[in-house]
Amino acid sequence: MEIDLIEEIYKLVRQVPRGRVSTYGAVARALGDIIASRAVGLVLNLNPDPDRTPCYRIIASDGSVGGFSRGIEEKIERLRRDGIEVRNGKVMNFGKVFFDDFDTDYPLKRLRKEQMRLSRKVRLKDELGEIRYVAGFDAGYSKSDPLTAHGAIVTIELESMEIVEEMIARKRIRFPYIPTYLAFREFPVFLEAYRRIKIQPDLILVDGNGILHPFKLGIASHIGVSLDLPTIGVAKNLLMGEMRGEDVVYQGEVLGKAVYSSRKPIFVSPGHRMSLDTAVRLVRKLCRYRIPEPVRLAHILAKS
DNA sequence: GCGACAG
DNA sequence: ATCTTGTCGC
Repeated sequence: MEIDLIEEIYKLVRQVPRGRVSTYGAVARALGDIIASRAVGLVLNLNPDPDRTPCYRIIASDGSVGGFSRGIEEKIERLRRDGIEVRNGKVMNFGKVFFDDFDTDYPLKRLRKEQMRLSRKVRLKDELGEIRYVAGFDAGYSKSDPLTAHGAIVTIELESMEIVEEMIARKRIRFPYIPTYLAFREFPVFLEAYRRIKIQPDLILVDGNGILHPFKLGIASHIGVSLDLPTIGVAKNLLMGEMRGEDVVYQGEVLGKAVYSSRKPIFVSPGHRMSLDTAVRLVRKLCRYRIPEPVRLAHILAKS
């Protein structure tokens, strides 16, 4: 069963008693990683039942009330009805009413361990047969329905660069975007689309990173190891690491390379069954524009 | 207010 | 990621 982190967040929020408040960061720590604090806010913004899940009791860590989809005034009013005093947008006696005693099994820590386990299976020597079909994967979302992911796979023939197959899948999202946990959000919809394609790709390019990840398991590696297929990660922005010329270095290791197929670079890292140099060579070959064709076409399809 | 961390 | 017409420049 896939993890429903959105429900985990609501369950934590329901633990905050009347007359107490907690913070986005405290809920994130109870999930297992402070990096999820912004995601907590975004999920609470989508709270379908504010009467059952008192998200107004979650405020910013500086004691200011933070946002509320029905207006900040309504949030302050609800806090006052709980007996919380608010002055100038700040909760009074914040230290006294702050709740942090969550009952939790730290789901994100479990997922982090899963990443570490899978990262040991990543192989970075070239294990490619003849490459004829190259697939690209990307996911898209819409503001009007942010809880549905549209996963697109477009497969092209490398030699002709012609599209040979397109597939789109839709799936309910139960995991917010959290930096370094992207695969837990998008892998399910990838799999949904992948299961339906008829032409077996020899290589998959993924919108996101490969080993250019704090635990060397970005979404491209996650997909590669899970399917034992050659994969490459292609990111439009840098997640981590520092530039040394065109190398992206993290903790003394070159994990990725900036590829300048246009003015603004993309950041390429091997996902699985591939060396960095081979990943870069293949990406260059696939670039008609800034983004390599299979990913660019998948991006367009995911938005349609 | 700034900085900022794939999508 | 999403909200988004037309316009300018290479």
